[in-house]
Amino acid sequence: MSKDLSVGQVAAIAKVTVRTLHHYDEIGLLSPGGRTPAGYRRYRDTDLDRLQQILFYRELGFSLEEIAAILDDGTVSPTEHLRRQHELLHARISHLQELAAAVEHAMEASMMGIQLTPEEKFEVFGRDYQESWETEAEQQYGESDAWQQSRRRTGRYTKADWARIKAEGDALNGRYAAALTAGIAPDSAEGMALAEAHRQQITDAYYDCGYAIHRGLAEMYLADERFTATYERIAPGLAHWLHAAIIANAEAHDGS
Amino acid sequence: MSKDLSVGQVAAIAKVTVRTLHHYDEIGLLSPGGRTPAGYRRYRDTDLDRLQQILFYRELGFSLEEIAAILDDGTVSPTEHLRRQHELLHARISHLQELAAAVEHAMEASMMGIQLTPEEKFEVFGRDYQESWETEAEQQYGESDAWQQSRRRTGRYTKADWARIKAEGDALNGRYAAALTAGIAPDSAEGMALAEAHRQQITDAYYDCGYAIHRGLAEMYLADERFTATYERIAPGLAHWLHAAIIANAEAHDGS
DNA sequence: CTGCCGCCTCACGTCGCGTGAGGGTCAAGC
DNA sequence: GCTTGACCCTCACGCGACGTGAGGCGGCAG
Repeated sequence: MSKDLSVGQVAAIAKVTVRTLHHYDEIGLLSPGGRTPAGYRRYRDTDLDRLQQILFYRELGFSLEEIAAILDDGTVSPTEHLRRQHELLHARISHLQELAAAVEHAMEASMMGIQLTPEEKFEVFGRDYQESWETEAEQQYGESDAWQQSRRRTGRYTKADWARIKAEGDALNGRYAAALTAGIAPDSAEGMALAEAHRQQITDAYYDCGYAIHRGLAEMYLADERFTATYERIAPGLAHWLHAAIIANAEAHDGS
Repeated sequence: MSKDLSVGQVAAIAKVTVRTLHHYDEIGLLSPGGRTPAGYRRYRDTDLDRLQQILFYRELGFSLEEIAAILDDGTVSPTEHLRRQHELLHARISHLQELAAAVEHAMEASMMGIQLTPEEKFEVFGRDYQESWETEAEQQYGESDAWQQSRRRTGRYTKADWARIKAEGDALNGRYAAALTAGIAPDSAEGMALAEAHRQQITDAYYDCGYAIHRGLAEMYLADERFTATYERIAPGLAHWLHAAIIANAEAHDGS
């Protein structure tokens, strides 16, 4: 019922260029199922399926040679392909989420003017997510908490510019310290208002900081000694006080 | 306190090759802060910061030329960079999650032997996530439910091999139909056991199908008419029955 | 039969490096 | 003081995955 398609039609559907299809034909990665008498390429349904697979693996960073090897490996069934794709995607997503956490952490560090070691800055770039499918189950169980850990363990980044930002941060820090020494409880209305101001400053200056992320930051203030030290230097006990205020404020807002 | 670093040291830390650093120097993307009298490159801390930025954008698929433009654009502050990176990451993650949903959908389709149109197969590859930061707020609000929609709207894929898989699926379908005509309630113990068997088959044959994903599939059975039709053809009312059974089973297990 | 668009095959250009070739540098050990 | 070996330098060519014409045939609409 559905007839063959020309290069141009296939290119339009798959959103690749005609040249790309020519290239795939040249290197034998995707040869059309047939040709017209005049030599025009005619792509069949099965060719489209293969093209989709090719694009999928390509998007995940595989070379065309590798893709050919993957797709032409007779020992893996289509089912197995889908399973692999699912795994690869999750590995890639995890990796990007680590990067996102690293960026969030970097914003915090930049805001507070904390210096990070060179090694730390590149920690997150190391992982070769590409080969993760060969170690299948190994990281299946280690991964979800690795991602949670990365929120507080992987610190990085520093830069100029915080002239103004830092001033605002310092002003807020002063208000926290004042509240602390005045004996105001972190879970009081005033304490939570200050936590909310903290969250608001991050949102204004950097990124949309929801209560979940804010909790993560609070945990980090206690887990990462550089952050703890920064707050303790302002006023002894401030790291714990701010942590408690943020948690209380978050619970008051999203209730968990 | 921290001295300059040689190419080799920087390469080791950032996990790139020396050649890459040479290249970045050649094209003026990253020139070391200084040189020794003998001409050895010496990288300073600020160079490392820039390198990290470069690697970040590179990993997100930007060309070196684009990266240079981004980093040398004096109008964007470091703060703005972090914000952009955060956005880009989330856009990229959303895109991959759409792909993941598409793969899950494909597994379902393959399992049930449903044919998909060529256009559908490539639907998910279209979006140019690269440019998403230029339309910043536009999709800020449309995106989260677009991703939810994609679970049930974007269907794709088909392939051979389901000889065995399909037989197992057919067997299960027979049991559902039998239960339905026998008047067994979907939220009864037997109904939920069948839903659990359904989930188990997906897990065995394809991917780890948790209760959240299982719910998604159940919704899809009602939302995507091709799936609805497939079940209704087996027995009238089966699509709704199975949907109810899956939801009941999921609630019994994760309680929400 | 005349456009005109789409298809074909060369074939050279580009980007982001990889991979030597040929040679200088520098701290360590004999 | 001299050699050794690890590290650095600058060419310079090669490669993967296409981009980008050039020059020409096919097909069908007016």
